[in-house]
Amino acid sequence: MKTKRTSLSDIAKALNVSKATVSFVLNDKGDQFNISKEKQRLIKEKAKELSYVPNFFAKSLRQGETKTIGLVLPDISNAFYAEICKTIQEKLYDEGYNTFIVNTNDDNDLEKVLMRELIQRCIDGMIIAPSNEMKDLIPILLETHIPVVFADRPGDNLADFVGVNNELEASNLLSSFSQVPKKIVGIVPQPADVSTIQQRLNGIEKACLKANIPFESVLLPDNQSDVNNLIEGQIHSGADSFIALNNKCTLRALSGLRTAEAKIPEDVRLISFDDSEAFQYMNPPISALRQPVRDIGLQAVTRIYERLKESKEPGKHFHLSCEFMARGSH
Amino acid sequence: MKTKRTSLSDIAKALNVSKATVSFVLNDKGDQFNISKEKQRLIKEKAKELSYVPNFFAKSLRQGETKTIGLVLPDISNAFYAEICKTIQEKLYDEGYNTFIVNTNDDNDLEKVLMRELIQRCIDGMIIAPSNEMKDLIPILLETHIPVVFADRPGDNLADFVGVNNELEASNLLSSFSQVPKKIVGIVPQPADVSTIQQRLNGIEKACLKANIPFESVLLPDNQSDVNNLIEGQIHSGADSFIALNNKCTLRALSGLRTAEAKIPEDVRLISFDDSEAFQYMNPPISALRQPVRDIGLQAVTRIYERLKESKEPGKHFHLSCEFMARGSH
DNA sequence: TTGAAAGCGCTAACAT
DNA sequence: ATGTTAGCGCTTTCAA
Repeated sequence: MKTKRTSLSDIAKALNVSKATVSFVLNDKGDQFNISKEKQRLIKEKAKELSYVPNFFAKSLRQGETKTIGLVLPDISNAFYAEICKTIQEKLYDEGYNTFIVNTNDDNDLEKVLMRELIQRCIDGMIIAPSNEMKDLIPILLETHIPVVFADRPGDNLADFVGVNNELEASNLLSSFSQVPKKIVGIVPQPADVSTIQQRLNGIEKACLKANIPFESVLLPDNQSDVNNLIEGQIHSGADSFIALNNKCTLRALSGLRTAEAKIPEDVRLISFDDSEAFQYMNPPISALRQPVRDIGLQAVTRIYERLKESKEPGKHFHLSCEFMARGSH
Repeated sequence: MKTKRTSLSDIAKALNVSKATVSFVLNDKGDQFNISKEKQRLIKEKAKELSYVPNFFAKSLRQGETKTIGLVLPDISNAFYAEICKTIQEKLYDEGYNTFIVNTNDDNDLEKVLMRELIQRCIDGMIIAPSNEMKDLIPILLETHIPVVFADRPGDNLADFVGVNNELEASNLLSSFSQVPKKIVGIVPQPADVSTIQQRLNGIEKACLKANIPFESVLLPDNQSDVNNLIEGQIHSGADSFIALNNKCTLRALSGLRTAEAKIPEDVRLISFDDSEAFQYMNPPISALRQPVRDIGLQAVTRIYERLKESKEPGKHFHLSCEFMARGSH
């Protein structure tokens, strides 16, 4: 911002025409307003010469819309969210919208701050995969009249949601094991108080209760040798079936299983909730429940677009289904 | 944007004070301007009551700065860039800046469009990992007077750069193999005409020439069975040392090596340029050259901050060094 | 201690 | 066929 950038009126002055004329021409409304071809040419030329770049903020301020959607994600370095992020950004771009991405690290306070900042930036709508404390967010969202779509993690019941039925999908996993489990261990990532994780746990627990299978859930330790000990202990206590509750646990669980020298899938079995590109290359390749990542992103955009353009009422829940990738570990 | 949001003047009117007073108070300059405590309280209360959210665009327009840095990345779903992205966003946030992230998919045209859009949004500065055709970008950047820092992939020599000396690091890889290579194969990802990849190739090629080791580079096919065939062919033609030129090739190369039933590291060896969390869990664990991802992001932010605050001249190149993660495949 | 007013860059209704 | 002007929401100088 050293040398002030050229503005509409700079061009107008240089050419002795009005700002309006320049604005019309540069927005391709020259013909519509019957500006002479010659003048149009001149204006466009001058704009290039002065390397004019329109000020989007001024335009938005005037027009009251920003053509920008805010995207609130817990962790962009997690492959799952990175993929969602990419899909959403691409799709929105095709629809003529920009995406403003923020990363909350599953930190509730930060999330609130960042959401406020998005609203300050006058976003037209918001797609969000919220951290746990939804109640805190609701007032923020109600204050503004911005359409919001929740993705991956549901928000309020009255709000839109696109994602997976975590409880159902998790409970279905029991029947995916190649042998009837003697004891199931759920390996829980940190932070564990995230709604999706809790729902998955619920699903497994209920299904185990029904099938009369012992179930235990364990928090994944930070230290890998603790993981190894923990898994070895579980095996000794009769566990033969492991479910990693998201893609952050899976490889570390596998590593623990290997250290315990358990034969997979003969002695023990492992299923991952969440797929990852690396899983097919592991030894054995890891069987995983694949979430429809792209579809979640696409559907979220479709929905926000409906809300934006057709002013539809919120409250619709879209549940997409997962696909079990049967490989070598189940 | 249905019900218009409350503005400064709404509060001013409701309280029969001027916009200026409200502005002062809400920006915590109440004391500075000797606004009475009582009035301050009243104003803050009313602001909350009307759920006032300041309009950032209006503010920026007035003040001429946006406290926003544009971040241009080739592929946010690539773990390497995702990590850089996260680091940069966090660090910038700590410095009081927001980050506007765009994803180019290594598409030159899209990259130009997106950069223009960032400039329209009056970003204060830009950090960019550019696609190949830098010459096209230079004019865009010169037109605006925005500080730009290149990260990961160098831009112009006159511009700032933070990243790795790809040629040097790649050439050093030769001596990392546990046995003197008989023939080295470089496995090249697509798109291959990216500067970093070319520099890595150059480094290996020169080092091979010097050490009198045969070298061949092959483009990674889309189809995995083609990869397998290709690798099998290379092994038959005497290749015993493979270098995957970025994290996108490594697992697929390993898979090919396994299919060929080559013993690693006894018969053939594999080194990956770029590390990945999954590599330590592979069988054998993959030896990789780890780029200082976080440091690249951190340094890029430090530099843009210097440019912004201390108006330093561009043209500085920061080369950070890599770390060889010796695991089981070299 | 507070208010009035100008102006950031742009668009669009209204004049001419 | 083109110019004038008001105003989007905010900050900040100057005046009272």
